[in-house]
Amino acid sequence: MDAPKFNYDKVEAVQKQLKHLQKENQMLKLLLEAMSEKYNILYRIYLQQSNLKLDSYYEYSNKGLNWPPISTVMKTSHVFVKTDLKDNSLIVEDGYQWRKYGQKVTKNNPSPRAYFKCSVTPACPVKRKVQRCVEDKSFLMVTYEGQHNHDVNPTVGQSLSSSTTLPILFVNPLRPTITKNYLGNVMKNYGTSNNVDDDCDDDNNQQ
DNA sequence: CGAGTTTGACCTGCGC
DNA sequence: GCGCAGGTCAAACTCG
Repeated sequence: MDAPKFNYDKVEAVQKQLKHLQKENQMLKLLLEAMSEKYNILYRIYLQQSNLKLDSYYEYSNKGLNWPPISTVMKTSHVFVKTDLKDNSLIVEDGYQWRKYGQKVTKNNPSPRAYFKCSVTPACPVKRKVQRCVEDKSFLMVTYEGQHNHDVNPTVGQSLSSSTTLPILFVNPLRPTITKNYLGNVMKNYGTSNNVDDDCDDDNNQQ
């Protein structure tokens, strides 16, 4: 019976094509999302810088620090930091001094989540959570909560300029989940090599 | 000895 | 009300 087989092959071909288009659509969606988020970040920084006193801005510039400080951009923000996969520590240098007050293994991620409080001043309400990204363990997902009521710790801030943990990626706080493709595309845009692309290739090979 | 880390216990919010 | 998961506390420990 050739006719049923022909139909089956045709359906299979269409299904493959559909799957391929879906993948392509997903990739474009992620690219658009990454570009949109980068635009939002730059626009936010531009607005902040426009409203700031120049002397304060120059103070940070002279120290070789990014302006505004990472943790003050959003009240609750998610940041992905590229780290060495062999480095099991959950330490992220961001210009502030942090005191670890807890660690917990969460349900959906085998890597432990570390809890930190800002210790530059006792009254600073800022907390952060650091956990390895479940989809790409070479990234640390850092969640900042609150706003600092003090400047960056000068001694730590200076060492930050030579830190190797950058680049840092801001992520929409309303949608903190991240995919391999997203990371791969963003890192390409940042001109940084990483093993995410290999994972993306694996995904593509399944087509 | 002080500051920071570790880790088990405890608290709290939420879904069933 | 109960159980689970996330978040916090605090005593013990480590390190400079």
